[in-house]
Amino acid sequence: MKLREGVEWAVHCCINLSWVPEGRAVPVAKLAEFHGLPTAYLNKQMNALARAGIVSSHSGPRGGFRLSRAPEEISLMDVAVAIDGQAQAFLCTGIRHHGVAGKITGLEGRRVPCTVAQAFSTAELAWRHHLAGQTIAGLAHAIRKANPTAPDHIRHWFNHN
Amino acid sequence: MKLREGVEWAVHCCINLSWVPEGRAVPVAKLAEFHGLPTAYLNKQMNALARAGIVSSHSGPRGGFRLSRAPEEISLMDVAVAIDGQAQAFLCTGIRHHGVAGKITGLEGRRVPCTVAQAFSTAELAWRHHLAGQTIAGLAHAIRKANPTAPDHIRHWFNHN
DNA sequence: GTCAAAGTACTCGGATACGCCGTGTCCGAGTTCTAGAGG
DNA sequence: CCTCTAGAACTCGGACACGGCGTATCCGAGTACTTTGAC
Repeated sequence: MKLREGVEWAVHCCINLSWVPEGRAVPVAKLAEFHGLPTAYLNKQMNALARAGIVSSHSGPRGGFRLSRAPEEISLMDVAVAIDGQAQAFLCTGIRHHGVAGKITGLEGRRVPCTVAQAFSTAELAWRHHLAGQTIAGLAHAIRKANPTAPDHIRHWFNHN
Repeated sequence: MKLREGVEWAVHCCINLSWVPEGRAVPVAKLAEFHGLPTAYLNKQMNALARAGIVSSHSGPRGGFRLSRAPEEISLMDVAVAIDGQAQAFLCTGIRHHGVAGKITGLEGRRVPCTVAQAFSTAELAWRHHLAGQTIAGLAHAIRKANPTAPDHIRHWFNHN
């Protein structure tokens, strides 16, 4: 099981965006420079966030990305789905119906849910639930608590560069 | 986030193996035919299960695979790790230390754990916990409950083919 | 009839190819700011 | 001095390559059974 690398980038960028002054847009070049990431590729990830309605984008000078919702309203689940897609990790291909199994077991026409798929679905639901409970605001708060000066430094850098 | 397809195959095969008589080995060709899967590739997956100590393999006539532990002692987590690897889904690359972020935030030398990584790790731990609580025996029991005749049919087919 | 040995059939296991998707890059479309000319 | 217009700079967004890993396949190594011949 593996998440795309862009998820990490997107979360950190959302946290940074939550610290710049309200209404100010940050170009992707700044975000990329801040974390030492490839600009064009990060742009691709930010586009995905924009399509998901998490950030809003604006072209031209003084343009860039900004959060389109309050940080309290953006969960890690939202970001993960925006970047990584909403397809479930365990995809039931229905192999219990293929081959001779379909003929033997006698559930050809019946609507019996796949027990294996259910088990994995339950586990994945727990995962999604945990991520849905964590917000950008929550993470930002935890970071400020662990390193009180960091947010001001970050805000200052984004303002003067 | 995506699990390898082989995980589904492996789980179903383990359940089937739990239904054949004790001490009887099933060749991979039979398992593949039963579910309509490519034989050689399924063999690869079964090898992974063997390396993980979940099944034992035996060459030659009357050879094949059998469970090397009681079905109660095999969790879905064991199977998932055997096939999909034990690497965690969210891999923290430490981008908060790259670029200018490392110089700005001032946690260059400090040992502050990454808040983002912690959040994802917690969610993933919940996922692993759920899978670790589900065993092959448990799934087999649930399947028998939903379709009482299936196990006997499956056992019969594996015995006479 | 019994035993042994060679041959045969069967099964796993690793080495080998193919294809898709994640990763990375580039250039064009659209927008805003600026500067200069005319009134 | 004010206004309008043309140009330039900036930024996003989609179109275009590259590489790695998952998917798929094949053939050789090893094992057990069977058969055949001799004693």
